[in-house]
Amino acid sequence: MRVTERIEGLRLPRTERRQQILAAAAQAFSETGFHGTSLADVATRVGVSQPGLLHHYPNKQALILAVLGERDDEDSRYLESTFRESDPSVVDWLTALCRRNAHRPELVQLYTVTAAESLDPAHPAHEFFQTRYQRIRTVLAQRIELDQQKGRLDPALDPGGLAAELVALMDGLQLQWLMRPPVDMCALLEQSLQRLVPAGSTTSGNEVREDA
Amino acid sequence: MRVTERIEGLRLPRTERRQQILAAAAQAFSETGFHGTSLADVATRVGVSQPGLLHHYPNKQALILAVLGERDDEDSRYLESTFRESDPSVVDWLTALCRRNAHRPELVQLYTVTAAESLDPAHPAHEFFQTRYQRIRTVLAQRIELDQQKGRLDPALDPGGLAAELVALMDGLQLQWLMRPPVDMCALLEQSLQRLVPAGSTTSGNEVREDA
DNA sequence: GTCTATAAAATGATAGAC
DNA sequence: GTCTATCATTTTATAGAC
Repeated sequence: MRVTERIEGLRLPRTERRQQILAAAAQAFSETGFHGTSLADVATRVGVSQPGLLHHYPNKQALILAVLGERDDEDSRYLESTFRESDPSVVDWLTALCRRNAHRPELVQLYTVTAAESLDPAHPAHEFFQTRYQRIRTVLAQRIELDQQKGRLDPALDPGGLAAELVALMDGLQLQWLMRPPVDMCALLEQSLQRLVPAGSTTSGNEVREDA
Repeated sequence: MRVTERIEGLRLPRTERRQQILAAAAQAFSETGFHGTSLADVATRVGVSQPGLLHHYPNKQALILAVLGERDDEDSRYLESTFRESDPSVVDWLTALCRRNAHRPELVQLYTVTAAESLDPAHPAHEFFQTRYQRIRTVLAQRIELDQQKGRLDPALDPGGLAAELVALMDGLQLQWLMRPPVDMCALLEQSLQRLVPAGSTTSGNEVREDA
């Protein structure tokens, strides 16, 4: 019986090994953050030596930036695809996003922990998160404005302010959802979102499908 | 001209030195978190040797727990005093809390960074934050219920859920407030809170005074 | 592409003098 | 209460063999 074992020194194709490394690093960084994670820690998870790891990513900073960048790309692709197939309201869209996140605790924790750490200007992901939050707020504010024009959201609300507020709410709920006992992140978000919908308006009929 | 200089080896009373250490440690931990902060780092800020630091707190874990505990006590005293002197509505109370926090970016960052880090079960403050969040939600839920009985808050809202939601909102706004460019944390919170107040109800007339 | 060996620095903590 | 000296580890990173 042949078994695929983790053999020391096994030579793997470049891209495959790099994928392994990104996965292991995402795990490690999500648990202990940038400072709390050692390269040896990541290397062990992959089943490779520490210099073997550094062959693929020249240093720790490059590694975490690669992890964050890759997850970001993945998310961007997802968001783009949901936009293309239908025209979800902000409520439906954020609801879908939350449900998706509810299946990815490791990813959520990676962002929660790293975003907080990155407040330090010397943190390798400092600029990454500053840019990321600006971008997210801008995109969300635009979607809010569109919804207001379509009567799906109260037009009295300030789009920019509401965007920041909704991002804040999701971030904060994620933190409490990751704790023991966990709060019901998605239920709470949806309740909050419902309060923003004008009395007459019902859901858009364009709910975003879940494709976990 | 006599100048109070930082003299090496200067002997200070126990409590005074310990206060210095807690202040320096709070600064350091807020900037770089638990893992990213070294004892030598803290010791230098205090102007003491690293073993000198360890004389007052036996290890790094004891140090961060002391920092968090002290700040918590300070906050508890503040909250208690605002309760005693008046009977603020939840809206007024959270508004006051936010304005107070707006004057304490370092304290806010300490909690933002450490709470996220503490998601790791091996983190020294893991239990601390689990307990803290449960406690905060419970207290807030009780205040919400009281406000509902007094007609200050929509009675249709679920107190427990709203408590978690408001804590999440404040946490998330704090994170974005600590970033560049900062969001206007208090303005956004107050807008959000206003949407919870029944149409007829005005402010309680018991606004919490600011005593920065 | 992966390893062993190793360097160079940082870190948490202890022992003992003053 | 504070320091110097010191230790044992850990950590990031490099050099060079296979």
